Amino acid sequence: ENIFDRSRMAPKTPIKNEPVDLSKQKGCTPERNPITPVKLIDRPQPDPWTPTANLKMLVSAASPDMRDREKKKELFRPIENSEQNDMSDSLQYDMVDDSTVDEFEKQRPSRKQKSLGLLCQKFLARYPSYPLSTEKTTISLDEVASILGVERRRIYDIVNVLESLHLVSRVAKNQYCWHGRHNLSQTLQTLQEAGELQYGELMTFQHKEQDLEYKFGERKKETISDSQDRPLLDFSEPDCTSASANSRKDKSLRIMSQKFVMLFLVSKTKIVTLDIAAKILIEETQDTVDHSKFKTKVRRLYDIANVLTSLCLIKKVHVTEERGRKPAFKWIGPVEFPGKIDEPSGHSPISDPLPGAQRGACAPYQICATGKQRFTRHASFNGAQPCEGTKRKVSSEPNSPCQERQDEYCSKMINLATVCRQKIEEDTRNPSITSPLSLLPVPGDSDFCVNPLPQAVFPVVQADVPSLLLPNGVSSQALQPSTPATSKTENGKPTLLPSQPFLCFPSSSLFMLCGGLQENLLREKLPTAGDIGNRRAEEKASPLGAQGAGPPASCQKRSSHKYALPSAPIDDEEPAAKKQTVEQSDVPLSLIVPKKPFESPKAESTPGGGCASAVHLDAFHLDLSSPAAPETADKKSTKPLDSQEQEKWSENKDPDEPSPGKEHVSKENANQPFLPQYLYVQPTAGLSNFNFLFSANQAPGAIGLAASQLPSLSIPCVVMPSAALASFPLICSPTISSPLSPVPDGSFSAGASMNISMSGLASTTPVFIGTTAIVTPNASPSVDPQQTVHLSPVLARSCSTVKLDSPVCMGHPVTLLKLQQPSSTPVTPKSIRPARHEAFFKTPGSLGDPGTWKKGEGNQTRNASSVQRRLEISGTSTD
DNA sequence: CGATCCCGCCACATT
DNA sequence: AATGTGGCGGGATCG
Repeated sequence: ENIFDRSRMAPKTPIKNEPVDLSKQKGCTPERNPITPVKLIDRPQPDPWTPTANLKMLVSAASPDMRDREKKKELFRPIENSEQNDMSDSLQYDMVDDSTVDEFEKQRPSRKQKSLGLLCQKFLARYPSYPLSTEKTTISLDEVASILGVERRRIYDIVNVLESLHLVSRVAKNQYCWHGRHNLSQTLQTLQEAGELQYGELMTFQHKEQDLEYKFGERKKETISDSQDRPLLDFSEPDCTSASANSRKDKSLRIMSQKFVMLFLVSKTKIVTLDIAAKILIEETQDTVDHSKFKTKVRRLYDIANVLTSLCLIKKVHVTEERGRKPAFKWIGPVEFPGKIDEPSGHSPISDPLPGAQRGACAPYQICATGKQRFTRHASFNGAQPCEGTKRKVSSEPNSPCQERQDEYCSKMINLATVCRQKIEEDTRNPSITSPLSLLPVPGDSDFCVNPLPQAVFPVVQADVPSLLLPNGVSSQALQPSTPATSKTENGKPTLLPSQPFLCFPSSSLFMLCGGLQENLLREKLPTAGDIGNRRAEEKASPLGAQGAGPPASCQKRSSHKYALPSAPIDDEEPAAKKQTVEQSDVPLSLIVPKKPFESPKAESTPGGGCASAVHLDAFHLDLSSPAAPETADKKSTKPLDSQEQEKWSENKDPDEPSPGKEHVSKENANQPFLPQYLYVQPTAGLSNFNFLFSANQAPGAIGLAASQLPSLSIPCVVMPSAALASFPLICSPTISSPLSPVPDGSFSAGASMNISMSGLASTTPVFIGTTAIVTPNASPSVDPQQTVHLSPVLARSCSTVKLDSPVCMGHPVTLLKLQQPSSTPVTPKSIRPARHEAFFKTPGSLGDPGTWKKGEGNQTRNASSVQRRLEISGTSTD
């Protein structure tokens, strides 16, 4: 065994990024116990070992003693590699020459490589986030431990945390059952509720002032005492199975994990510092925390945090307080839960999928796309990054979760596809019910899997999935077009004719978005001109405004009140927030501001808080159907719940039930007329060079499940250089053109349009605009970043999730993405998750330097991200 | 030097 | 008794 492992480990790949120094590091570590020799961590490396490596292996295998000896020797050496150690030294001298050494050195597993977080990612990568219900995956701890090359003990750490979130459950000794994230939102909801009971009060105080701690401490006592009961809700609720048995105090890790999560869920800022958490978590018992106990608790929290980070539920941040900077973690997972969320649309998707977390979460970027998988993928990949916003570049780092997840991603996609397919079928049967999500990638698509972009993001898709799964009202809502995007462009209305697929805006500055239209094509109703006009306006608005849009607005409120948005809501209470300086990322995405602010009152109104999510959805779906959203109104407006209601909703709703939401949705869909799918935007000042086409129809969200049916991609927007356009009379056919089949979603054959755009742009710069707008940086240097802003539904969501404070929506929100691969790639807007965005944004480069952005060299990835960043920045910074 | 957190000893539980 | 679990904290690394 050892050998085997070793081989893997050792040789190859250097770890790349890590700047480890060989010289110092390793030397120190003595080989400790002979016992566990194996620890290798595997890295993904294809590469085999070098010849020498083989030798070494053999040697080591042959005589452990030698190994040890050698290790010792090595210690002396300036350079060392753990791996080498493993290997025999004999080689070292001879074989290993410098070059070799280097390699080895590289290999040397740095501590990071052995981190629990990384291990957890590997672990998670082995299982689909959303396994098909049919398949039951059992996990053998021994097996996993050996596969991952770690001691079983470590696996327990991971599994215990996963179990606390019900991602897995223990079925027998050494056997766990993988459930995936299907129930995650529910679990989180439960935890949130429990948390509110236990810690709600505390949180209220949170942030207030330094006092916090005290308060916490105090409160803690009080509160805790009650609730403290160890058996948190959680276990009991869902599956108690294992729980029942818990006689032992153990499981503390699980309990701690749940409590820790609860703290995030009840925290307004969604940021919890380690020390506070440790204090709160130290059992109710005395607060007198002795230092050692505290220290131990913190240690455990790190373990938990690592796992949660891998799940993309939290990310590390630092809170700066008077005293200084304190380590803290920010919740980036779903905030609202389907059941609860009133908001139909937005939340559910978001929450469920989680942040996609994996993907989803991670893939905040996503923006775009409507339709096609490929496209989607790319988009997502490009932008997205995994959870952590760490700066790492995905591509470069092997470690990055994203990458690792790709596989996972693929599998997920497949699963999703399967699910979708089923869903679709169902939908097909009942056209009336078409779900927004209807378009999903087909399982068959290999595409997803195939080209993993370096940055993998999780796509929207996943998010979708959940939705699909839970076609509840919520999800449906999301889908709905409700957007009444009201805001109009300044210019006026676009001139659109009903029949026309595109709209032209004379002047510029518009941008827009696309909504997805989706399905619903069923009806042949076409919108009346008037409607259309309205619609258009709405559409426009929607992107940005999406948030602004009426329904959304309402939503926002709710959400907002519920969540504290960073910016807005918070202010009341918390100065603290300020204190905590989270990275911008938190703030995330501000959408940008357009130069011209549209004035959608609504938009403004919506701070962008939680509502955003809702908005997005709306945006996606353009509501072709109803102008302002009458229908939407239906749902949304009908429920103009204000804050209070939302709670109800949440409580009441079960994710499972389809009920109301669906109906509404269906209705809406039905109602919706077809609208032209694209909007043509003339170049504005900023973007003088490009023309944008947006497809009205496509709903970003909608991905094409249909895929099977329709291969076409739905692209929400296409941007072309003016020049390009010149040659072409105009563009593309709208998807509409093919309202085909049942699948009507907006997907159209993008191909044509896409191609065109491509031509114009030249392969190098083809840009697609997804829901998210993409901007090509280079294209117009002159343009302000702000101008370029784009909103993507995703963003919006993210915003909601994240909290946008920004006025965001207002501006032109278009984001442009470049596609590397021009070919038609569909974009799926929906996939995006709110939560992720943040991470997403950050990750990519959030840090990004302006320079980079500007450059826009072309990396699609880069660009996209850069753009977003801009947005982010602008938004953030703005204030 | 403080923040992280790997490592694995060892106690307790289960088989 | 052997093996499974997992609390726990020393001390190595990281930043």
